Amino acid sequence: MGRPPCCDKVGVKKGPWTPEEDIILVSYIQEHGPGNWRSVPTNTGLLRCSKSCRLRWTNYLRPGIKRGNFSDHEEKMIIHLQALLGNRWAAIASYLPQRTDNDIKNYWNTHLKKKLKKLQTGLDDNTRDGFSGSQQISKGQWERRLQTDIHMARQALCEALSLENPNNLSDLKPSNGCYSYMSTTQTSTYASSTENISRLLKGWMKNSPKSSKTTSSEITDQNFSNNGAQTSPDDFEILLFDFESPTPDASQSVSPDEAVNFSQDISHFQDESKPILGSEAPLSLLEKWLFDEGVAQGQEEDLIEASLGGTAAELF
DNA sequence: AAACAAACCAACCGCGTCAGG
DNA sequence: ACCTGACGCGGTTGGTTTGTT
Repeated sequence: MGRPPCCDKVGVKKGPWTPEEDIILVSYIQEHGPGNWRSVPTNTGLLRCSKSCRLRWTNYLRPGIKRGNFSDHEEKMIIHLQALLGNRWAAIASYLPQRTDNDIKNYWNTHLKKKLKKLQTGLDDNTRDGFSGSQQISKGQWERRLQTDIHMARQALCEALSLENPNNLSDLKPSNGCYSYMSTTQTSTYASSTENISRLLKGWMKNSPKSSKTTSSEITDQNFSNNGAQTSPDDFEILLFDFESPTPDASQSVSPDEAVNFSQDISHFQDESKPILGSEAPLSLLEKWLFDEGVAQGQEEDLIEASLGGTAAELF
């Protein structure tokens, strides 16, 4: 007995979203807030299934999304977090609030994998003549990562259990992809952000000579391109992101949820956390790369602090 | 200029989890 | 305790764009 589809296949539209659909969805969410996706198609008249609506919103329409080029910092952050967390894209995305898990996943699969493969190839060339060296590195890496994970988990549990700062955890991490829209501090921002989207969409509708055929990604492009419309990406970010911080706080620690995950990672260390390309040795090269470049940028130290829970100093 | 290949990314699918009845 | 529905996540697909021959 298979699981029934989330919606009737009959009459459900698939494929790229049109600007009109985006507008409908955005205006609905503006009014009712994200959530209760099941009712969205019914209430909006969209011929989409609830999943599709949610995905469209979380991956594309929601305010606070940064699209396009990943910065060097983001790239390193992803690599490091992937090494720590494995392919848990949602968890990784929670450290990069401006990026969606889908975006990060795509970027990993299309760019970073190759990059790391290259790095590994380089490493293989360097270590071709001796196995014992890499074995030593491997053991050291493993122990260090294990200690790091244990420390992070412990730290997170301590923070979770100490009720000194009850707001901390929810502030640190967008809860389950909900991005704290409903939090007291961000309600107004959410509303105005959605208004911005609506405004941009309306602007596009006005300017576009061929609205019916244009894909929704073109919307963004046209609205965001300097020649096409009123708003540049930066402008858009200014409009939308008055709440956001550029990077996760260096003092950020993990949530209890993450702590549990880390504990699990410890017990399933070899297979669960899926270290880069299945071996420890590339990580050392990778870390070297990350750390070396980090020296040049203070930000990278934040990254290391953030992802290693500030234990790097102890460990080295 | 055309054909083909590679890269990219939005969207879909199916499974796992969890809350409510 | 069990069942069901809703949601979230990760893997995968397929259409589009870009680059190469």
